[in-house]
Amino acid sequence: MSLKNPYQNISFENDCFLFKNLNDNERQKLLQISRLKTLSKQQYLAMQDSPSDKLFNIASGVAAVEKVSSSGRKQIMAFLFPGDFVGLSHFDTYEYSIRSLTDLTTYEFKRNDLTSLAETLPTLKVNLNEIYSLILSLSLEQVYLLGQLKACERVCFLITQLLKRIPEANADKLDFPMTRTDIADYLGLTVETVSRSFSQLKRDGVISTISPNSISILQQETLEALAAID
Amino acid sequence: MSLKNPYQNISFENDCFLFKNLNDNERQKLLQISRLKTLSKQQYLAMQDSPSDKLFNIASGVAAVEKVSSSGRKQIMAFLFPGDFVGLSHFDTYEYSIRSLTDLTTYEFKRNDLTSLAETLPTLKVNLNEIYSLILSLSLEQVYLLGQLKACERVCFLITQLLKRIPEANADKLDFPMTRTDIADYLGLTVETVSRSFSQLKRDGVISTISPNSISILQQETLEALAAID
DNA sequence: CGGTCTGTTGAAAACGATCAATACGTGTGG
DNA sequence: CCACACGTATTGATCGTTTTCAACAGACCG
Repeated sequence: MSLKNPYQNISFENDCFLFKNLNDNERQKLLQISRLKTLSKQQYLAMQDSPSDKLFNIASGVAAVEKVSSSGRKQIMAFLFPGDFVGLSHFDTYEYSIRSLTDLTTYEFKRNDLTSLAETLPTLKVNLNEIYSLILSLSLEQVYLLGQLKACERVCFLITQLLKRIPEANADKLDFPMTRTDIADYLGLTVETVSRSFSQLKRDGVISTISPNSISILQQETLEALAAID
Repeated sequence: MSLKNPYQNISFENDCFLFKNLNDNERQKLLQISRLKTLSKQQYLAMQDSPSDKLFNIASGVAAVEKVSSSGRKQIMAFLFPGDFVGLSHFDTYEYSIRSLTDLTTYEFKRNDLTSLAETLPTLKVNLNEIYSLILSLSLEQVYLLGQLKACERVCFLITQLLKRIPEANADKLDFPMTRTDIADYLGLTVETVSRSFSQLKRDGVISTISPNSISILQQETLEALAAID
């Protein structure tokens, strides 16, 4: 009963919010109403405006929560990493699409199943509330990021975020699971500005590039100072 | 048991999320653990980093949820209007300050009182969850606003928001309860840019000004097209 | 080998920020 | 009642950043 997560070296259910503090019996029940789903990259788990009957808990890989407006502008609201939970909402259609950026495995729950089970498992209910609180807190960080930080600072913020959230990332080697376009759509910038920010950070000796999608962090303190949001 | 809200013409408890679908008995219980608090303008209901032991439900007036970073930059995360609930969080200190922009009355709850009561009143629990969902949804709108809209569009978005949320506002007369600085801190702009956006909207005949803090909306469709976020 | 996708770089333009000056409204005291 | 000061809003000129448009480079794939 301890599925090894291919994306990290720890047993998944022990390390993610949804399963937190559940005993073996409770975990069993939760797993029973879930379905392990596998997707290749660039596929949609959920589509904006379609019925929001399912919720997902990322097991491995990275996904993006995104919104495309009628004017064609796209904003990525969040990146999702292993352990992240998504789909909580009281609306009957998804407000945002969820797209896999890498190959992805995820636990899928039917909304009704999960809410019913939460009624009988108080700890699960607590977990769901904490997840809500956490998501809100992250989205308010995003508000500050977009309202106050300059282009280069935003890129630094993303790098520190990835460093924390991608299991096998470290200062010596950080692989970006998303394209420059995705980064731009997340940070409210253009691809060119993102690219220029990377170049500037390289020029300043804060990072160095192994390949376009893989960097080393040379001055972590500088990076974190630039990314500071409090 | 129907307090008249000085800021609007409806009985408050009938029209706000926290009290929704509660019967008279349940309302009584909720009111019993609440304290009606009155503040003059520019006072703090809650301070960033202080213990987050209280929650508030705005009865009348307008407030701002704001964050000041160590670098001195200020971001207003949200404006709060009558009926709005604030303070939900699983952190033990407030992540943001709450400041009254006008004279304000608010129901104050001790966190423990409210969570205990919610255990015995399922409807209240549902309401709290819906409030969470709503706040998250608004904060994601804010992410899109800051990530994708131009200065003038942001101002239009704020105007349509105020039109919806301020009870006595209408297209003929909309009074701004906040200063240009507050607007700028909310929209991630400077005072000057906000002011120029207003001037431009005036020049284009979309709005006209009664006084600096009071406008008429002449072309609501144009305004809403500019503010469109979906 | 050529095509496509992704990322980088350059030059020009647009946008918003900054700095500085001016107007306006309100309240106070002469 | 007027003069003045203070806080707030507007406007202008200039500067800096980001966007836009365009060219090019590298990786991957048929």
